[in-house]
Amino acid sequence: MDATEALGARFETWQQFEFDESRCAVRGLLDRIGDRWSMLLLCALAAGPRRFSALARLVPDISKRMLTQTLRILEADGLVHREVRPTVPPSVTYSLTPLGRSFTVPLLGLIDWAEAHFAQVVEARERRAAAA
Amino acid sequence: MDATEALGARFETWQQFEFDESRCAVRGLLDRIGDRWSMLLLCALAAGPRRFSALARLVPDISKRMLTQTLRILEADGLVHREVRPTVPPSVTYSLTPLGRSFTVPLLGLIDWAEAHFAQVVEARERRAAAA
DNA sequence: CTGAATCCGATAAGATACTG
DNA sequence: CAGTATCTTATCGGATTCAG
Repeated sequence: MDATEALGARFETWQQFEFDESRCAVRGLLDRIGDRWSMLLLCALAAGPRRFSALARLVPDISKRMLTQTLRILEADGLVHREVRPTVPPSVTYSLTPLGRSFTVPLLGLIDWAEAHFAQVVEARERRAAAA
Repeated sequence: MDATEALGARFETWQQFEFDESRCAVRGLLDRIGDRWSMLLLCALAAGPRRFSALARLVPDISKRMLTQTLRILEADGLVHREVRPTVPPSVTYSLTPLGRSFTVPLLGLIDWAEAHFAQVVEARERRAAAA
C-alpha cells in the first residue's frame, strides 16, 4: 500500500467521525499551524533557541503583532517554550519543546517535497497562464 | 544530524535568499495549500477520482464556491487533473496527477504526526486554559 | 450537474504609537 | 527589549442567485 492509498483509507475513517474537530486531526492541526507564519517560525526555532527580537530579524516581513500572536499560539499548543528572565531590560527566549522537535520530522518531509517539486508547480502555473 | 538540525540548517540557507518567493519553497507552498480546504481535498482525492458533487458530499461543510475555487488552484498548480466529459448533464471528474500523488507522501507524514500527537496538543491547550 | 457571479459579514493581518 | 493597544485595510469564505 503506497502513501496515496494509505491517505485515501485514512480519509474514509474521518468520514465515519463526520470530521468531528476533536477527532479529526487534520482539521485541528491545520487550523493552528496552517497560517502564514507558524511553520516558518518553527523552522527558525529549529536551529536553536532565539530571542524575540532575533526572531523578528530572522523573519524579515513579520510584524511584531503577528510574531507575538503566533508565538503565543505555538506556546499554547505545547510546541514552543517561552522563558522569561526578569532582567532589565527583559529577556525572553523561545525554543522548541520536545513535542515541537518531534514535529520537525514531518515538517522537514513537507519542505523536502516543496524544494524538490516547487519548480514543477511554478511551471504548471506558467503553462496555464500562457494558455489563458 | 536529526530532523531538527536539518531543518535549522535549511532555514539558514533561506535567509541568504532573503526569502525570495521564487526560491523559498515553503512560502510558495504554504501560500497555495496552507488554506482550510486544499489538503483536505487532496486527502479526499487520494482514495481515487471523484466527481464534483461527490467531493461536495465527502467534505460536508465546504461551500460550492470554495470547492470550485480550491480545485481550480490545485489544478493550476498541477496537483489535480480535471476531466470534462461533454455529456448532458455535464460530468466532471477530478483526480490526482502524478505530482499530486507524490505530494501524498509528505502529507501522510504530516497527518500521521497529527494523529499521534494531537492529543498532546489538546492537553497543552487545556492545561493553559485551566491556568488562566 | 457543474459551475459563475454577486453580495456581504467575519476574520486576518499590517502600520503606528505607546508602555514597563 | 518585549511586548500592548488601537486603527484600518485586505482577504477569506459563506449564502444566494443564475446559467449552460
